[in-house]
Amino acid sequence: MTQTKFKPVEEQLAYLKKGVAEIIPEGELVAKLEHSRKTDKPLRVYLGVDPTAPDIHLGHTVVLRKLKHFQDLGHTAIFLIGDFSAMIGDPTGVSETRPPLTREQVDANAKTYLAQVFKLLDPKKTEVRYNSEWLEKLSSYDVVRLCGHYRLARMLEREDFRSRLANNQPISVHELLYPLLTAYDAVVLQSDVEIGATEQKFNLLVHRDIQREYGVPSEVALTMPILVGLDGQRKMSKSLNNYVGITESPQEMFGKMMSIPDELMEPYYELLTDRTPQEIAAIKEEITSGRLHPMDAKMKLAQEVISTFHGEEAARKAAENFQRVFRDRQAPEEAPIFKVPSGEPRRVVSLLVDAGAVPSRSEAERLIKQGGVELIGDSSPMNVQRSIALIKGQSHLLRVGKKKFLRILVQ
RNA sequence: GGACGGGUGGGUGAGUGGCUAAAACCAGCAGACUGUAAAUCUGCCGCUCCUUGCGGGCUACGAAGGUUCGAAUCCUUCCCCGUCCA
Repeated sequence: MTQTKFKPVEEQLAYLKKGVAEIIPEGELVAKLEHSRKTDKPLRVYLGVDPTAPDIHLGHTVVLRKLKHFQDLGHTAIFLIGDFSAMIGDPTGVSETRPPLTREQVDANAKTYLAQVFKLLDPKKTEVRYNSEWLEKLSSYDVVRLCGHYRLARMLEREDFRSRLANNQPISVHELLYPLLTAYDAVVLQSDVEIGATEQKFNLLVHRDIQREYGVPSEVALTMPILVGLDGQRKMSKSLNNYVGITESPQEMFGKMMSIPDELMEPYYELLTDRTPQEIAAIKEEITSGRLHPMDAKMKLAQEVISTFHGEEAARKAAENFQRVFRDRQAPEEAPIFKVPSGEPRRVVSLLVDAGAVPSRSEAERLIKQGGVELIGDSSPMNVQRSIALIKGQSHLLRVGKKKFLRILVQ
């Protein structure tokens, strides 16, 4: 037996299989792992992400974490930025054509992505590629040839297209090209494994087919479940505003994590923490038997997730702050500060608007009328006409709605 | 190219001349209840002004014009989407 840096295949497999939805086909992954171990060569594993928004959220980290698992085992992690494909737009899961992104937007997003991605992946061991590198160079002839490798009927099999077709909704021709062009990524990268969310399954399968057409060994498609958002219903996404961004402050993250429905704890533990399946089962059991309060389990979850991005110390502080504010009903230690010059008393309404705590005056009035605004430490009734005296050096703490606080600092 | 149908608030979608800032539902927000969970109930849900009132003004039903005392609703032109035929 030759010396190898790779762990036994069964061990790797067990580690890699945690949380996955599907491995297509699993037998091929085993074969690739065996071959890699025998030849002492790492597998090339990639994750392609289109930089369509400037920030990534916990939903994106599910697949990133899986890529990291491969990296942990010594395989080559390739993070592919779909800077070219983002300008086409992935039709997956959308019921309408996406508005195309400009080069500038894509570049700006790509930049912020990387910084965030390296909160999880080891930058030294990650190969970062951009698909404009090769997609931009394809000639029309190359593209036509690529299209010649796939059939329309198969393309229209996918759910997004089928339903749009059935509902008389538009489908642009360029959308059909998306899976084909990203398949070319897989051809160029000569990948052994590609990671994607379950909704990417169709794309991943096309990638396998096209690789074969181009005489490159087919990759294994590994899909991860979609992370359900904070509402407990729909997938986590920024546009649905049910997300936790990984650049958010520990406090914000904590508040959001605590607002998930209990049923989400299990999938969150599974997909967002390094807990083993056994540990997760144990936690679940403790809750059902009543030994562990669901809220405590949730706090523990929140703390673990936050410490991956902000460190343990910050996560602990966020937990303390949460307890202080919401369990003990005390003022938070920190709140966004809004500085105002001293002078004549000003309406609470206008202070809220100027501080950016609410989007409009109407909104501010509405909040106040509904009892959503409170001047901490002052029991006199709050109303729309209420003003605050602005005396130099004083500060006032306002509760604005359920979760927000605002400190007014008079200068 | 021809025939037909359609474009309404964040979303779905009603509304065919005034009672419509526009039904209903979803999403969102606030209050009650709680574990800041979920569920439930109640209220709000274009912007703005003030004397905060079932108050005034402005903006809004693809775009621009027009008819009318009055238009999301009628007319004209244009733009966009879909279906069928070629």
